[in-house]
This record gives sequence, structure tokens and C-alpha cells, in this order.
Amino acid sequence: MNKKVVVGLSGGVDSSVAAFLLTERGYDVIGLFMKNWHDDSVTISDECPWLEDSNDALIVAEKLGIPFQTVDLSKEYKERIVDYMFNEYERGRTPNPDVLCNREIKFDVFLKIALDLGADYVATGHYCQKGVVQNADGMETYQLLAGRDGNKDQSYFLCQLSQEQLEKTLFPIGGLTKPEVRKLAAEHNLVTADKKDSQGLCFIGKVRLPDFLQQKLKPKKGVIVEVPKDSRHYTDGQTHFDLKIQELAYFSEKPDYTLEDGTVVGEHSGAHYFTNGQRKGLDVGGTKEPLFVLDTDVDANVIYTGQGKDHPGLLRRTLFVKEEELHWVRTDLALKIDDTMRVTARIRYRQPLQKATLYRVNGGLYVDFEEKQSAITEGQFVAWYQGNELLGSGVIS
RNA sequence: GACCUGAUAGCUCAGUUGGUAGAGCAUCUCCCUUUUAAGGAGAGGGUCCUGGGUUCGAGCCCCAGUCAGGUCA
Repeated sequence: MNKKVVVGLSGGVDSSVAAFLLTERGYDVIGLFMKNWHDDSVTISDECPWLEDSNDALIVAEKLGIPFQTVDLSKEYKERIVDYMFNEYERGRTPNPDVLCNREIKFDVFLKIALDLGADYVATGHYCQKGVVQNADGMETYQLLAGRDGNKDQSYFLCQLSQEQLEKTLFPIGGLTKPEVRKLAAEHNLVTADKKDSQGLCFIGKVRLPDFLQQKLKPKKGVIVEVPKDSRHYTDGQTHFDLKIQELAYFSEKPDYTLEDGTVVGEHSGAHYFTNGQRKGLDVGGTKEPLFVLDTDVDANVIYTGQGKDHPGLLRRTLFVKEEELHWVRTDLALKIDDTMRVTARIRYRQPLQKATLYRVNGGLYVDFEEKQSAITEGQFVAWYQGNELLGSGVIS
């Protein structure tokens, strides 16, 4: 009897081709469309996108001759993703809803629905690959590998998946490049072949974050402060440390800015609408170089900025992940306290991998980069790799 | 009170020997991108403080005034 797979059809090319490949490979395929959001008031342009998407998904399913259903997960999506977003922004952090969406919705709620339908696997149109290593005890450990198309690799968005989730998952297009996927779609007359890639928050779409956040986070006027490049925070550099841990702690610490550290250069409508490294939206001109957000203080409602991409307040070598926010895809490789590991890592989607060393300490994990990183942002995920395998990830704190 | 300097795009300023204005930043749009951002490309935007005068022609010269900063009593 054929293995049964439920594929999440989003109405885009990638999942369409994923479904197609599964049928080719002899699986029993069911197409399932997730409706997770239907408030169009906050999205930019595009009249009612999900309706068109679900329609395309249906057409593809019919073309492939597979059963098709729609599930409404908007309640779960709101509870687990949207509320999390608001909470994080309220705390002055910058969440990554799509990483959570994968962990909580596609590979949890959706996965369970699929299993209830009798599926052996779920599949998605993600650009990443799954590998397997045999353990000494005969058990298998699954690997999360980068997509073959280095330009589209989406492993970062799946950095919070567990062994249990990976076990039940297939990534049919992970070995293909985007052009190959489009070509396949065109060759097999899938309506989605030339459809533009989706952007913005998955399921919600393109939004202007401040507008979106204003549903819950009220505007509140505050000041924008410019911190000079020679601020005391950057000049009193400590260089000698007795212990590596002290050095890591020192370099991972962000400056504790106060109003005295700079001069007021403007006004904003709410510090929680801004994120580290941000340039646009400050509405402060008259500077030689652009102003970038160095840090936001949501309690005092102050935004600290600095001039120029190379401002010392923008760059940091080390970041910390708390123990409870530390996640290993490869649980068998999880570091023990005092262990270290050479890896490559990224702190945002599509960032080229950076050389770094992990230091597991009591209470968490330090990620120590070889090169200073720009705009390390609390709430975002850091994901570390060896070769093309994503080993683990954590929330930057 | 006298004198000096300045007043040019939203902001900071440049503007050659007088020929109806430019740069950076900001803003907007597009591209890129299934997070936030970064990044790339383009666009819009100026009664050149006001009023006189000289000149074929004034942001640039002259006079008066207004405002701002400074200096001296």
C-alpha cells in the first residue's frame, strides 16, 4: 500500500510542484489548503489574496487528480502567532512569526490534522532537504539540510523544528532550484507556474508593520536620540579577561543607553514600532550619513540612533541565547555545559553564513562571531549550521 | 545702541567673474525578500527672508526692513 502524504497547498508554485512530485513518486497525495487569516484590512494592496490562492490550490489539485480540502486554522494562528507577535513587540523585541508559524502551525496543528487523516507524512513546498543518519543503537536521527538552491534556501524558517516533526515531514522540492521548479510547473501546465513568489508574513501577506501593530499597540510620542560614534559606551573598551566566559559576557552585552548619551534629534510615535538596524521611518534628516536604530527602550519610549552603517553601536561580536530558548534540531549533537563548537550561523533569513563558535554555559549559549555582526536584534532567531546542515537555533536575548 | 555674520528644497548646507539653482539626509514609488530589517534603482519637492533699485538679465551687486546668531560698549 502506498504511503499517504498530506501536502500543504498554498496556491503558489512551490507547493504545487511539491504535490506534483509526490504523485510522480507514487504517494497517495491529499492537498490541504490552510486558511489562517482573513482580515484584509491590514494588508497592502492585493484584493483578497487568500481567496485567489485557495482557488489556485484547488485548480492544481484537480489537475493532479488529488483530493482537496480546506482547513481553517485562523483561531490557532491568532493565538499562537499573532498574539505572540504583539507580545514581543510590546516588550520591545522583534519576533519572527514565520519561524513560529512553521513550528506551531504547519508542523504542529496542521501535521496533527494530517496524521488524523491517516497520513504517514506531511509535505510542504519549502526549499530545504531532509537527511537521515543512523545511530549506533539503530535509531535514526533526521537532518535539516539547506535547499539545493542556495538563493532560495528556507532552512532558516524551519530552524525550530524537532526530530518528531522532521520524522513526519517531506520536502519534495528541496533538491531543485527555483527555475527548475517553475519549469516543471510550466511543463505540466500547473496554473501557478508563473505566479509571483509570495512575500511578507506568511498567511497574512505584505503589511506595514506599524499599521498592523496599531491594532493593539497604541501610538505614543517619544524622542529620538542620536548617540555619537565616540560615546563612552564604545571607548572604554576592556581588552583583558581572566576567563573566556567573562569575555563572552562582556561582548554580548548591549550598552545601557540613557538620554545623556546623545542629543534629541527628533520625535517618534512609538518605540515599539521600530527595530534594531532600521533606517527608514525615523523621519530625521539633516545628517551627513543616514541614521540607524541602535536600540529601542520601550519603557522610557526612547529610540537611540547612530549615524552611518559602521556606527560602533550597530556592531557586536557576541550574542546570547537563554537555555529555555535554545533548540537543537540535532538533539544528539546538543552541547553540554562548557562544550564549544565551531559552526557557521546567521541571524536573519538569507544572511550569508558567518563563522562563529558556540559556547555552552550554565544558563544558555553564547554565539561568538568571527566578524562583528550588524544589528543583532532581540527576539530574532539565530540558527547555526555545519556545512549545509542546520543543527540548532535559539532566540537572541 | 553700534557693528559683524547668516537667512537657498522637510533638515544640514553648496552655489564659480551676475545668465532664472545643486548635494547629503529625509519623504514617496519600484525592485529584492515567505519575519523585522539591510540593500539596489528611480521620483517628487524650492515666490533662493521681504520690499525697492542697478542691469538686457540677480540667489549672487546696491539701499531699506524683518528675523537669527555673534562681537563691542
